[in-house]
Amino acid sequence: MTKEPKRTTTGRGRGRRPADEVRADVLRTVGDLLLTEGMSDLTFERVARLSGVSKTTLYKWWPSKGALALDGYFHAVEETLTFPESGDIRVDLLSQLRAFVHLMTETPGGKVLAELIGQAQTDNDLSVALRELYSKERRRQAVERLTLAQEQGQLETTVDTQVVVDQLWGAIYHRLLLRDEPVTDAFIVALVDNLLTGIARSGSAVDKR
Amino acid sequence: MTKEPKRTTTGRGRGRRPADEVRADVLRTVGDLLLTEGMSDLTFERVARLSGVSKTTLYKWWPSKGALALDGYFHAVEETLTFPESGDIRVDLLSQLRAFVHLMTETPGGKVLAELIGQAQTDNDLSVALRELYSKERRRQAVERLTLAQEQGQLETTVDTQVVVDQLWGAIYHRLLLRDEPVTDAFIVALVDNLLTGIARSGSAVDKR
DNA sequence: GCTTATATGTACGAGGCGTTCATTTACTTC
DNA sequence: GAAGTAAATGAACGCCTCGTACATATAAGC
Repeated sequence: MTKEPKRTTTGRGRGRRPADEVRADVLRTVGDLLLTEGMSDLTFERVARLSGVSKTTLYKWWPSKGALALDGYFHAVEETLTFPESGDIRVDLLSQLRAFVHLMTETPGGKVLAELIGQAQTDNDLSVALRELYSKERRRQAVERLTLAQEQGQLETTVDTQVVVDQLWGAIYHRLLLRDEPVTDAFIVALVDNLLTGIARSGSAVDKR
Repeated sequence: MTKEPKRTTTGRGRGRRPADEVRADVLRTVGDLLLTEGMSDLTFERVARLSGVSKTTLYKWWPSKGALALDGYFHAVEETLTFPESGDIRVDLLSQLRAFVHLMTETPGGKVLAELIGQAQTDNDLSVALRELYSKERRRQAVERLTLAQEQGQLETTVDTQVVVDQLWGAIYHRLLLRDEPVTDAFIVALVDNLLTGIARSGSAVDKR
């Protein structure tokens, strides 16, 4: 009986613990907190208490609340929005936009993402991380699909596909974040059709292209 | 020498003060703080110290940080974005969108507004107030102008003008809030032209309307 | 085994939150 | 002008969060 580890299997004590075990405990706690309480109740102090991981360790690996939240979010939310390729760009856009809206409005992760974007307005580190880990890839996929449609002769080749992304997804974000109008299915359809066929009256002086 | 007011002209003491004087002191302080430090450094405690108004009074009139910030913002920022009516909807949209982008990117108020929208994601009172005091009127003006264009035969009458608003302003907000692509003048022009003339290749199967 | 990296408990000062309370003063009414 | 009411004040409170510091205990790597 020289010295035994003072830690039982469950109870915690002092001393190093396996890194992945610690990390898993933290991310699970952060994910739970985000989905149940939301961003505003996420604090280092609470995460430390609920996860059993010490504040010292938290601050070591996650320098800011944003970093912590983002990590927890991606751990909690299954992100599988791969773009369909039916051959018809209109069909695929509708399908993808509907899936996106579903994710944002019908799953708890949607609110969290909105809160993350919100926090990013006052947390530059979070803004950068969000862009790198989330926006960039999403945008890349959309642009890729739109470019394919151009190559297949379905879209005008002169059109900047980046702008198209903003006019579809950005419009949805607008309603989600400002919340002054509801995001209905009719809205989604109108988004796509307005953009595909244009809104200027045929033969009008406005229609210059 | 019965009793004199213990307050000199500048120095503060206990007791009631003129309501507008108090209100002015607060709004000036909040506006300054927002424009110089930003939303994250705006606290009741600091506003009380800097304005000379007691915390008790602040909490009485402004129930939340969001209410305080919004009030201060509208006091500090001159909001004059009346829609032009040149007779050409394309010209007027470009003009108005450019003015909006200028406001958001070239004036200090732009960042503050983004931060307010951000805060609104975790502060429902602020969300409601922002919608009532800001978004609604902006959207109303845009819809009004677009409806006029419909009546003048420049836009298809079947188009939902609300959706158009999201596809123009929403697209800009998207880039401003996510910051993954810059908001250039070419972007603004592309926004308008994509939407007016459509992006589907003429004669393509996609173009169903 | 020895060394190093890491997690732990504990404590700290600073600061914000949101509220209470008695006191002082401006406004209103008669 | 006097009395009564509404409002602003200072001060203090308990609670929470932040971010950091320190000494100690343990897992990994060599």
